[in-house]
Amino acid sequence: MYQKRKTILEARAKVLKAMAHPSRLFILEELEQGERCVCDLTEMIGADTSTVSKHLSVLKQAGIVIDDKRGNQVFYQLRVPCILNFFDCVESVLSEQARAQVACLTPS
Amino acid sequence: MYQKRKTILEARAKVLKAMAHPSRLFILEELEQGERCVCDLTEMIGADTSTVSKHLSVLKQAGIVIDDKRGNQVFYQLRVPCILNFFDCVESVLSEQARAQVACLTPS
DNA sequence: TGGCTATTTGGCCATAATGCCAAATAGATC
DNA sequence: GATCTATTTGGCATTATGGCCAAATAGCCA
Repeated sequence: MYQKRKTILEARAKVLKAMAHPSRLFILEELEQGERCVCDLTEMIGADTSTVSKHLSVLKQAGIVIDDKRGNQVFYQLRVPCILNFFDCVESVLSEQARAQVACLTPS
Repeated sequence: MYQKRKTILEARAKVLKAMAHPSRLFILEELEQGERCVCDLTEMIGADTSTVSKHLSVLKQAGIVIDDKRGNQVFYQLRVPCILNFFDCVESVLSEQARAQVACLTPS
């Protein structure tokens, strides 16, 4: 059963894994506003340029962003704009957690 | 800038990371149909029971599933049903990839 | 209690991810 | 060509992940 679906699930997992890092999520949110160059993102994130470049490469490999070299800068943009809708559900996971925590602390 | 959002993004990343594995995605899809015991999932996935148990524990820690012990079995179910809608977008990432690949192979 | 089943936990190993520094590459400008 | 800036790549140390086996735990039933 699992074997039949495995290939598809592996592909999905790869996309999720690529997104599953705070800096990369930040990049995605930022790109939602429009394209950004590596230098801008690097400054905002406050990590080494090479680190940010590698994060971008992870997103690119996963097919989530595309890059465009202009002059000596590289601009990245979202390839799939919906990517951020995604988070309505993640948020609901988080608020569930919060609710449960409150319920746990409140004497009934 | 990033620092302000970092806590939230870390929380989101944690949820995504928990989902980012083919066996765990399979579990989520399966649980979408209804609750399942560890033994069922283990058989479907075809890995060691301990491995599946650990995957379930990852999902539980992330707040995505909850467990319910009945007799000597443990049943898991989705805590946040929307979790699967999630994939409309992941699919669009994947089909983008496919499209690009075709475009790349097709002489224009 | 003893034995059986279901599940979790600990240990271990192999592999992958993260982040920095340093070096390489590429474009612009003089 | 020399140099400056922007970016990527390689190397390395540290830490996390995934998987199995074996042992521990928990519930059932005789």
